[in-house]
Amino acid sequence: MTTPADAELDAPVVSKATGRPLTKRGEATRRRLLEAAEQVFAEQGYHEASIVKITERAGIGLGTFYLYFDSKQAVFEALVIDLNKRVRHSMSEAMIGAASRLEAERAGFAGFFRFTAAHPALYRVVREAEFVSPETLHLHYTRIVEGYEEGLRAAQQVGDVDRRLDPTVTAWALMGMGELIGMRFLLWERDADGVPPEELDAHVFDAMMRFIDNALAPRGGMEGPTDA
Amino acid sequence: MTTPADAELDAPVVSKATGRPLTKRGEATRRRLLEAAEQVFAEQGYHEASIVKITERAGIGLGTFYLYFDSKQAVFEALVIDLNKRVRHSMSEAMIGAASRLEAERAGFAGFFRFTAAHPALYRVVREAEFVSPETLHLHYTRIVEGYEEGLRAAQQVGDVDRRLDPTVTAWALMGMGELIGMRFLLWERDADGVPPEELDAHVFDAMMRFIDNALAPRGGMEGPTDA
Amino acid sequence: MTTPADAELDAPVVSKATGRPLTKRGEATRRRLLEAAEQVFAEQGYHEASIVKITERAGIGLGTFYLYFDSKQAVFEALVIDLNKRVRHSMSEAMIGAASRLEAERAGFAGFFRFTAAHPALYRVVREAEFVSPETLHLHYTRIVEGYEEGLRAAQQVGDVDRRLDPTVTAWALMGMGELIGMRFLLWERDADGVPPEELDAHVFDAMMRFIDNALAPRGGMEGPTDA
Amino acid sequence: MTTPADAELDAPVVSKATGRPLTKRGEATRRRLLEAAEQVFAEQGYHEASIVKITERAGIGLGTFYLYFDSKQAVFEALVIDLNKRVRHSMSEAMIGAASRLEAERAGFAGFFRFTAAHPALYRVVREAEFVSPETLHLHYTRIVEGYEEGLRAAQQVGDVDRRLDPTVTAWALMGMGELIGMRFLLWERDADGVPPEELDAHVFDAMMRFIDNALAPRGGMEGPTDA
DNA sequence: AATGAATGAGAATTCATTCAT
DNA sequence: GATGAATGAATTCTCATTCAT
Repeated sequence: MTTPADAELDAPVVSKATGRPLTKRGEATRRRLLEAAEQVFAEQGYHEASIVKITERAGIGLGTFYLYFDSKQAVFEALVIDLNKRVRHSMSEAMIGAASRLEAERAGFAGFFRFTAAHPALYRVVREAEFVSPETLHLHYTRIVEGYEEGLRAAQQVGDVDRRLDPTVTAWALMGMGELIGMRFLLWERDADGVPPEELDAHVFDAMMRFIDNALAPRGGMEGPTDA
Repeated sequence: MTTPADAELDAPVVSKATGRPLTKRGEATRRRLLEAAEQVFAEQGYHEASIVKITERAGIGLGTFYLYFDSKQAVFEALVIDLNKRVRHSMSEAMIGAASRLEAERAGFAGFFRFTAAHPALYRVVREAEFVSPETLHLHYTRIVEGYEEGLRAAQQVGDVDRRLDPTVTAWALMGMGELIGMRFLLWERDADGVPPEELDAHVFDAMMRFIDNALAPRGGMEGPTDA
Repeated sequence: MTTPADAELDAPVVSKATGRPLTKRGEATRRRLLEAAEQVFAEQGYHEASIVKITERAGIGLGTFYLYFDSKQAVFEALVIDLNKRVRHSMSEAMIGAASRLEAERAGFAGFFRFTAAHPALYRVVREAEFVSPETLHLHYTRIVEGYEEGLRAAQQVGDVDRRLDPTVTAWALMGMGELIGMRFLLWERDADGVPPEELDAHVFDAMMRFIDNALAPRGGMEGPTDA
Repeated sequence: MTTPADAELDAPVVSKATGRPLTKRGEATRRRLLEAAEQVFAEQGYHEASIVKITERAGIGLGTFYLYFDSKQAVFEALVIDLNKRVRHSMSEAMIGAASRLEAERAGFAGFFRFTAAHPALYRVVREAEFVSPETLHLHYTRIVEGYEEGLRAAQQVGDVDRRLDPTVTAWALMGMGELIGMRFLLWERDADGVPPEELDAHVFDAMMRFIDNALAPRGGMEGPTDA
């Protein structure tokens, strides 16, 4: 799972008012706003959130917000982009040093769930993008899927993954599984005291992995030469 | 896939103003409102939609709305419940007369996608429930999953499905797959002229089915006694 | 001075929400808003005025405003149109029964000044239209000028007004005179106690009329057959 | 038409920060700001204009603005004063070497229109002063009128202008005419392609001049002793 | 002298909901 | 049962002005 070039993403953020670079102080303010937005969106959702709530949380004047973002939707999008980077980072971190490609997929998934478990509300933010900024969600999913696909294709090459599977469709399928399992067993799960779990229940994780193993593993004998 | 008892769901709707039953005329008005809500929510999403838009579309006075629903959120929930029934109906219809349990799963999925393809925007409405009325979405998913689980369990009994799989986790995984595949290849897909597809691309459907078959099919010999 | 057909102007005002006619209650509310707007715009000017100030003055809920007008600019325009009707009415009233055309012009002017004197602040509203809604001001002036022109032309026919004058240019010139004289000697004038005059100072009016008489009166002998 | 003493106007501008004179560099900055303000106010009007737009246009830091002007209104006033000087200059230039006083009036008017035609938007700025800074507009008009009055009085002395006319009222009347003719035939006029005229249409100018000639010219015989 | 980040009062506008008819 | 006029809390966004650097 390789992350695509994020060249343009990492371009230095520029000031809306003046020409460009954004001073050190500006940089800090922007980050505080983004962090406040992260919390507020996560806690209250996009529509319940408001610019005032965000700036108050950031301990910053209301007007200042508009020095760094064009609109509520704009911060939201910036936030999703930011989360996307972090999720993918969490995933690739987890995959480092995996023995086999299959092993790597497994680790990648674990990374994904680890992130979701650590920031359950955040992950809700990402899904809300479907209704706030579909293009941004598209981007988010696409970037993750690209990494998956590549990994799957490589694993198929070396015979670690059933060659008859379509890497793209499979990647989306895996993604969907991860999302719903995460929603059901992380976001919705509460123990007797109403406390949410800190990580995905081991049994659930194993069960899911068995499912995935089944799905991806090369089917005995009949393949290899079979499919193009 | 059996639908659970919808007893309370099918109780006769009662008038908010007077005592109970809701006259024939009232029944009609309510239905028109629900249909209008369906269209408006589908086209504009929950937050863009407004009560006036709904009553206008229904050709009904604004105030009348509150004779049938307590709030905007209330119609939304009623709508989701309604859709839930229809999706499940579409699925069980499709499964009637399936030769094997595996065959039935396949058919059920096809039914699900058929519905999503036929009402892509509607299906978006369902997902939006996550942010408007989480409990309702919970209900929606749970009901569908229950059907799945039951089917999976039965198939495991007769050896049609790998006995080592956890039926609940598997059901949620399948559901997630269906959702994301639907989103990606039905909602987002456009041909050269920007026209959305009328049904899921056959290749994609087959690819997904191969994935599912792999995942569910009993693994040669080693199971049976193994698990449980 | 004939007023042009105001047919479309007097069409019944329609409700923005529902189809059309505007109920009796609605009609009353709209009128109260327009009157409040008149006062507020007159006292504070367009930019100092605010919708809240207007609705408060009207003793009406803020939201109600938007049931009758699309925006602040919209009331302003409606108000100018309204004032236009009233000024022209004041002018034509004054002209009724004038002996000669020249006499009529004189009376028309008197009517104009009478209105301006009675509503000095209002007349400021009209001029502010130049910066708020130029097209509306255009309309306002054009309608008044049309009346003038017609009168001048008729007076030229019967030899009451110098035939060499261009009626259009003359009408605009007269209008400009009236405006600035009104501004200087009605709006700006204050007595020792800072009280504005209730009507145009007689001397000023006479002086202006002598100027106008000079300008319009047929020049001895050399004309008549000369022109046209 | 003599310009009144502009003594206080031409006093050296002083720095707000330090003691007084304003360095050469400061002088330049101030001038750039004033020029930028001229453009921005002319293009967008007072309320649409903003300090940032002005400083950007001037290529100067936002904060710097307040080193030279106390407020938005202050620049506006400074600008109107500046324009006043230029208009009067344009007028007196035009009048140099006029044969008779009547001839001079004509030339003065031509100068006024020449200026308005050359800077139509600017002239709109002057009129907007009525709503932004009435006293400044008062000053502007008064200064121009003073010049007129003086000229008229002198012309009356030598019998070039009807002695029965009140010079003050006449001066305001002429001013009003000029304004509205300018607005109508310079600011509003567009040719087929929407291009505004570069100067007042000759026919319109002549028509207006005939009107003025009529108004000012001594009435045969009956005057002189008549009035006063 | 110059700068631009920060501020917050204030403005327009929307819309779910109520209630008198 | 049906209606639609009225409401005001709440939201987003603008911009003149200040002040630390």
